[in-house]
Amino acid sequence: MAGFKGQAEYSIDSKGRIAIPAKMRNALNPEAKSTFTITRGFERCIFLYPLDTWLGIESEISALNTYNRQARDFVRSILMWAEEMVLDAQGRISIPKPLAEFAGITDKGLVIGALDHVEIWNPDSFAAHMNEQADDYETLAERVMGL
Amino acid sequence: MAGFKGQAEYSIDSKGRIAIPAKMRNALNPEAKSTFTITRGFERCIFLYPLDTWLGIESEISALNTYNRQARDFVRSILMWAEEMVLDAQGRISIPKPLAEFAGITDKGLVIGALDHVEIWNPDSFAAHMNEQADDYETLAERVMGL
DNA sequence: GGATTTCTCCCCACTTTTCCCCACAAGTGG
DNA sequence: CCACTTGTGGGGAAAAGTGGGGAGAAATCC
Repeated sequence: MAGFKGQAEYSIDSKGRIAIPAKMRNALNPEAKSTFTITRGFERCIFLYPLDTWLGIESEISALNTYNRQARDFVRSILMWAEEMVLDAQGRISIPKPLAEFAGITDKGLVIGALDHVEIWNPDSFAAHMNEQADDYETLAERVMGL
Repeated sequence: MAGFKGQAEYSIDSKGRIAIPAKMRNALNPEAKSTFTITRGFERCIFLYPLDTWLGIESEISALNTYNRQARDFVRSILMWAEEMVLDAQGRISIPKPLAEFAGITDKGLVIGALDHVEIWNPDSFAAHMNEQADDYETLAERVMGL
């Protein structure tokens, strides 16, 4: 099963909706029933997990030891932002206000595929984030993929 | 199975399409179903992986630990440019706009076979890249291939 | 508690892009 | 020399992205 790939800069309409690229919609497993769980991501962006993938994450989370304070805080941090959203007939989802604020998203959103999930960024934040990254692509590839 | 070889300078039409040389199309494994995954390469060029080869890369990527920030950034850097493209009836693929911009490709493309993948360069960039390379062919060979 | 306002979501309409298809010219091989 | 493949170009139907109206639910305010 091919994962999510690609990028697209789409506009957010006055109702806070953003289109999900057709290529990514088509990569959705039928079991996901056009549903994404939207939550905060790492770095200042939003994560979208297909429903079927999300269920796996939920069971990982529920396996955590809740007698550990750090685990509790982690669970709170993920779940307080999470929301199940179904694509509308035009293939869009509406971004919950708290998440839009968190990611600093107003009128433009950069949608990128990241294999098991989709990310939505404020285009400017994303450019800034990539600039902060000290190593260039070639170095990163060598380090991460090993040699 | 024979790998990709050879070079060809082809034109990009007004719709951003470029032909893949017949020799390389014939080198495609039937399993690839005439499909390439197109993504950014190292240096300023575009990589084309046959679908079957790409799936192997994708599973390597998915094995990375995404709780590590460098790994996350690497996954973003490679996948945001990636796109699955099927050859049209004329044996062409259309180059996604972001990639064309990245590689500085406008009206001409230099297509090079590189064993497990195909590369597309702006012909001028490629010439410049080869000039930057201080060592000549013989020296390079000695260093890379050992003794 | 009821009326008003706000918000959410479903639906329809318009514009742009994508991609499928056909056509032609140049090159290749028998 | 002719048939066939290969590279190049473009028209047109279908899909994708964008915007907004309006019914119903939820929240708010008197």
